[in-house]
Amino acid sequence: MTVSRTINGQRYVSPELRDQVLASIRALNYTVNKSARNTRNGSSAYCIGVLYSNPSSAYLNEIMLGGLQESSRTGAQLLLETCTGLASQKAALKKLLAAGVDGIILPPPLCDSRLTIETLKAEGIPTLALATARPLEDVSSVRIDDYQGALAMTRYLIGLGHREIGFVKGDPSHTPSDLRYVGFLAAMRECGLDIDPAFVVNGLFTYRSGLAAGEALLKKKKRPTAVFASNDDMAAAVIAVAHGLGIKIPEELTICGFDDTPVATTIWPSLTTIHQPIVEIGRAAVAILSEQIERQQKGEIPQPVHQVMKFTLMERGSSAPR
Amino acid sequence: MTVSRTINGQRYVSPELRDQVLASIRALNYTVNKSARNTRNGSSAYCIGVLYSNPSSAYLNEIMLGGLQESSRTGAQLLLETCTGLASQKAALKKLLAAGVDGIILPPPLCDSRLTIETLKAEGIPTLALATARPLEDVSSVRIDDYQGALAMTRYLIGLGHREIGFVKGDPSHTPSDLRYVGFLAAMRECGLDIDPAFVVNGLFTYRSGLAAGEALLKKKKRPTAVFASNDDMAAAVIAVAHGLGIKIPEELTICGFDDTPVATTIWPSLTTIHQPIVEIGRAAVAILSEQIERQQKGEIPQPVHQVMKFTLMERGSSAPR
DNA sequence: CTGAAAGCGCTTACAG
DNA sequence: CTGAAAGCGCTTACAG
Repeated sequence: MTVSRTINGQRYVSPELRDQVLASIRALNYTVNKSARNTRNGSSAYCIGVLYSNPSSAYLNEIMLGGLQESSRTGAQLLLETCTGLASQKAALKKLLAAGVDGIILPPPLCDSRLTIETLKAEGIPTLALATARPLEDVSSVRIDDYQGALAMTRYLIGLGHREIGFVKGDPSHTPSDLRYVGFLAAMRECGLDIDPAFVVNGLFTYRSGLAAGEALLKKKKRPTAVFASNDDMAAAVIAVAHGLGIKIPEELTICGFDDTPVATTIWPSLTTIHQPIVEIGRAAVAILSEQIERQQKGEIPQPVHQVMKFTLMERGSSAPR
Repeated sequence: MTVSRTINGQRYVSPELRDQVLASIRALNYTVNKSARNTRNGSSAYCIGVLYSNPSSAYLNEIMLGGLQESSRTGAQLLLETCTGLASQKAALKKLLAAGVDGIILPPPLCDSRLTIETLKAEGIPTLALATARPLEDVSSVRIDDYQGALAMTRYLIGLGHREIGFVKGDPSHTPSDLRYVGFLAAMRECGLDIDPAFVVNGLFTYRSGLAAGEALLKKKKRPTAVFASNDDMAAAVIAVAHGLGIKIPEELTICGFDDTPVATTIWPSLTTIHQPIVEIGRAAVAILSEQIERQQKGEIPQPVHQVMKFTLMERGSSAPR
């Protein structure tokens, strides 16, 4: 009793007793048993699974950072499971369910996996899709507005005086790719600018695909004065190609990306890009799921939550007036 | 009772009763209260803090990945705290202690912070230093042998026929920098090769410092046929400089790094480098600390553990015979 | 200011 | 095969 009061810093413990307790705590190497404390406080420890299929992505790492910040606040356990193909996806899901996760976060591209989502729905497990461009009505999501992001970036480039703007598309199987392209088109159209079909090239979100795209855009006689790549890895590759061709950045060519992953500030010049608050997105994901799990444990039926986070245009060294 | 047996899959529950229980579980959305279970099972939930000062590093992210894998196995909570200067370092430490962490992991460069380690020792909190090149006798550590790594890489380059080998040093305030340099020197000496002082340049482990180093090495009339940079970020920068100068890699110049961070496989050509099993290092760190915490909670005095992990030389596209 | 008693949700002998 | 009882380490009224 008195020990409890001492530890929790409550009033009504005489200084003498308090010191005695503190001394004993030291002597015995005593630490509070947090499980027991939680039991009494009625907060059941729960576990949130993260099922991902893109292990090398800096994106996931930042998500985990934010998720951890939040989960250590609420006391949730985070459980990571990785998968590659469809078969391993099923296996990974089964493993998470067997481990008794109470909720699941799906980072891209699994956020758009019909199969996974249906399985989870059947199990009655609260699910949250991350960075999907096509949020489902009944599955919670946290994302930014990719369309608005691309719109803002393109307007910025036009504002700098650029007219011939190249665009590198993203992986067509990822839902945001499309939105980013459409945002680009919309901004060009609203300013009455033509789009040279040769200035729009395909990419797959990888550095490698960015190299090919960069060469397709820059090795021609007529080349754009600015290139907007759908993500940072591809933008970094375009910069590398430009370096190789002796094109000065940003003096002779403006290049910008999307996402603001670590590579954006690693390379030189640093990349003008759309900053996604990825750490905050991870934090929000865990926070939303935590609440839903608590709801569900009380017997309520949690309502899906859709949160759209704010992006920021980061103006850095890779862009300049035409 | 019967519910408990059903959930834990023990024998001696009649099929009828079992189905009834399962049905009720579904109907009521029942989930086991893990805190209560832990209480009964005697396993106190504990919490491991990670105090870091290098937020953008891919290194930390991989450490966390491994740490999470292990902690979700043992049920430990991971708590992240970041700091920048000395003042915020003290504040962050205080915050972790106030949160009641039972053990602390110190990634580089904090792994060599005398102040932090002394504070933790005074508090009697098990501590583990990550990737320090100067492990203290009485503080647990997990690391690779940087000296052997640099030795292996340099021998590999010499084996390829290179004789004029450039070296980019790392941040002198990080303890592994020195060891990597010494390993390089040792391999050169054992093969009877001279080291041109102009071929050894300073760096700070940053991409930016790698650019300067690359220019210092490659813009001269007489340049090395291979460059060994003390980490991947700097090696990537040297590759960028080479691209800019129109030097073909690996045909005209071999470049290699150290660490095998994500950038090594992002860039093109991909980087020959020393692979640190960072995820496994994170896992080992949490495992070791977990055991020490359990020991301590039983009243025993945990002995420090020092684990040296194996590195691997990853041969990729950036290196070739002279 | 202090401490005996009850109860959090679970599991593990124990007795039927 | 089933269930009543005790106890894990904590905290919160409750009575002194």
